[in-house]
Amino acid sequence: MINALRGMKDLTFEESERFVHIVTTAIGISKKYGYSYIETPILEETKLFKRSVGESSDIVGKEMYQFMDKGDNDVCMRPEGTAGVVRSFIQAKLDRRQNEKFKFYYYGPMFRYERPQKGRLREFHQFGCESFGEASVYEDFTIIQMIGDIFKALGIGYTLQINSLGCPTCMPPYRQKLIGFLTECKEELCEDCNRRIDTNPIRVLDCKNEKCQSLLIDSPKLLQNLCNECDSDFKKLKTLLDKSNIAYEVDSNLVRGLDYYSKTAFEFVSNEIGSQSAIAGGGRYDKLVEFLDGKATPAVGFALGIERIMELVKMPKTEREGYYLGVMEEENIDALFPLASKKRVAQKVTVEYEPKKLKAHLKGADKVNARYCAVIGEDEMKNGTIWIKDLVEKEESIINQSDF
RNA sequence: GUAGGCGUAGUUCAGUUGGUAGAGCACCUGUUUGUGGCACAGGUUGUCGCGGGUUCGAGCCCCGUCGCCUACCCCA
Repeated sequence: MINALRGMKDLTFEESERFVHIVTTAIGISKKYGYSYIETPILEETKLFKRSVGESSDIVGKEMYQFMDKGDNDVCMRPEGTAGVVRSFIQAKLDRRQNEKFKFYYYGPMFRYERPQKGRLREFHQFGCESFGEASVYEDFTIIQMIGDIFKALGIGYTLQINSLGCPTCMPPYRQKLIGFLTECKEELCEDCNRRIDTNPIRVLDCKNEKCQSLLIDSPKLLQNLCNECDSDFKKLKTLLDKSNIAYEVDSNLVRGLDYYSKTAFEFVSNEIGSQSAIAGGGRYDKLVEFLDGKATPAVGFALGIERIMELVKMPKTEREGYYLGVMEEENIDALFPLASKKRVAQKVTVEYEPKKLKAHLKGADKVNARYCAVIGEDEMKNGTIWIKDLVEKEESIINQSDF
């Protein structure tokens, strides 16, 4: 027997229905916010992710499905969605159309070569949005509001955490300050953090080691070192969230795993799904378009993890629907097909090809969750009629086949 | 990559100091020759993950291996 690869899952029955429900709900709401669909390839040049996500990140460092194709190109299965969308945005020269705004939504599979666990797969699915050309913090707010709308429509509870990561004006000086602080208490920090001081010092902030966290209490805080613009944008964001009654927590240690974020960073978290608790994450990435050789274009975006959300979504239980058609004598089967196609114009129809006793047909109708069981037996065939039973109301009738 | 837990019927699981494997659910048949869900009666279902070792004898003990799950790391 051949099984699916490690960390890759098949979805069927009510699971696949929940999956589709989440996607269609998210699509419906993002369309109301002015987003249109973008489809980009799953396979991209490896360079794209190295430059956008960042070589220091674990995603690029050790989690990529990377290989050489038959034409000797260094390619990679996308580990996240933003890089491809930005690449496409630049390739279509939309970056030259300054003053225009572009809003795209996407969904599809992402791949990371990690050890699977609860809420973490090697192939997983994200729904995401990217908004280009809007530098205003109002857009950051609007995107957060939109995610709130999506979760509300899905009936999901969450905690919203926000932070500001600063910009090229205020981040580098802060980074130096932090490195200085960390170097002083280097001896007491954990092994990982010592490595991080060189590779990605900001990541030390969200180290889970308790000793590191206790040392960090006295560390310089980015929120106290923001430049005027970043500081006023962050204050504005908080005011906007307050005014629209969106609850949030400021988490000064919230660091996004991808290098391209600046200013607003946010994460939606659930405490009901195990240790991988982020159900959506995003933020502003004003420098990424430029960094991938486009004309400077401000942008904000987010992605939500569909599999993680699936555990939180409850579907209404499916009601009986449509018709089940069967015959009791072998020679009458052909009579069912014209009736079936007529009904299928508006209804779900299941046709049983084996002749069966009435009892077996009723059971069959139960099994496919049909509302009506319609059977042609000896008498019905003779009279040109069909026997129908409403399985919910338990009422039965015999009508002419021409009236079916 | 590291650590822990688990692999027995389609499924969920039980299996005593080592003595040739069991239950619920599901499925099929019947009670009812044209009336479903409910009830009752009967029935089908196994490479005990795989390979080796110990033993008269292994689902059980030992070694190896593969797979799944959870956690670390990291992230959606």
